[in-house]
Amino acid sequence: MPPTSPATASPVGSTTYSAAQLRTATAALELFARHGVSGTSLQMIADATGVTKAAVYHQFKTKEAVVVAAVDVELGRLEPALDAAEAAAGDPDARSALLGEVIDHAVGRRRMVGTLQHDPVIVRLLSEHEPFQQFMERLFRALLGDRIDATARIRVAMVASAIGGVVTHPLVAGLDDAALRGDLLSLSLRFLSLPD
Amino acid sequence: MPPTSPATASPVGSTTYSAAQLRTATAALELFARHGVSGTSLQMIADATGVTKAAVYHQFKTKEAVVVAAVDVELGRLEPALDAAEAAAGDPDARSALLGEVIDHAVGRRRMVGTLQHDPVIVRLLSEHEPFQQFMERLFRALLGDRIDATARIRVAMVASAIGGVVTHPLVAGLDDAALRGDLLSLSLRFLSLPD
DNA sequence: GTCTATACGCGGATAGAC
DNA sequence: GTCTATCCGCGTATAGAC
Repeated sequence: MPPTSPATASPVGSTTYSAAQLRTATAALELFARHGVSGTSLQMIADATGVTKAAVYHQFKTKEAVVVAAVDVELGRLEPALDAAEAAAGDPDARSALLGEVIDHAVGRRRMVGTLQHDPVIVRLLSEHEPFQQFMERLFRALLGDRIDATARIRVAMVASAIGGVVTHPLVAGLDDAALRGDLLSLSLRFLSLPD
Repeated sequence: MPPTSPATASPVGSTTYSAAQLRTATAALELFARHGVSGTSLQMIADATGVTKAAVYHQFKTKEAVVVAAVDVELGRLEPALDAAEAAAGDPDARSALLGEVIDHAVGRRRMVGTLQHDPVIVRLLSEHEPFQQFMERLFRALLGDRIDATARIRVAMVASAIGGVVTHPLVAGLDDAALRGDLLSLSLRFLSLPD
């Protein structure tokens, strides 16, 4: 409701962001990925966008609000794929398609993924902020499909962790995106369909 | 060479730590796991061990030195298993045994693993501090075995990430250690021996 | 090995002009 | 929306006594 001009974003919550807010959140996420949330100061964020701290504080009330926006925008990238998967819930290929999109996202945004999954501040946010909580629950439900037993949950958790971790792993540092994407999708699908 | 009394530890480097240093490093790692390295102050570490900041600064020159010690002590827990695996390099079961030990460690020390693998400060340390670099190389080489091609490296990286990530994953938050351990080992082994 | 005391800069955050 | 200026607390780190 607030913004004066462009005001885009496909956020997880219903919030909309001004162009300036979007620039800030994007730059912030990049810095969070490199230094962690706690290791990133508002001064660093301000410098990265070429404004002063006070300008950032005009866009967001607190540093925490910046973090929320950054996570919101990044998670929003998965929303279309998740919507599609839920719409095609009956189709047995729906899960594979969703997994493919998640892998594409993880490979393409390598540097961000580790932060989103493991930074202590973001982890806390993900478990406390309701829109994020609900989004993650939707995502995991779609990936689980019909099975909800312990073994299935371990598998999905392993695949999610493997995808998130492998893209920045030193062992595959030299690999190009295409090769990584291919192997990752094939191996993930075969892993998930391993017999009990 | 410095310590006056107990002086234990099985560190990755050749350093030895005094009893006070060990207490500090252990408490520090616990705090790093909860708040991240950057989110943990020397005051928090001092409070956790019941001494003052100045006492901590007597034990370690800088905060970075505390981080090194904490990582050193934690990685040292894997050293015996790695030594054994290297000694039995011919034995085809050596890798499975090592993987089992790694999984045991990851499950038993759940809270620490994510930090060791993903905290930006520790990641930087792991890639810059030579003893750590060499230790990680030994570990990955032992897990890879004879194969060193891209596909094999992706698999090992996926398993390592999966193990590290799953133990703190919300989807398996309710599971007890024993169940997690069993499924994790069986699934990891089957994943690694999937045909090309 | 631990303490009290202190230096100094940077962190988050606000006020008010343009 | 952005700026300059400022507040205050906490961060890392040091000096010197016990």
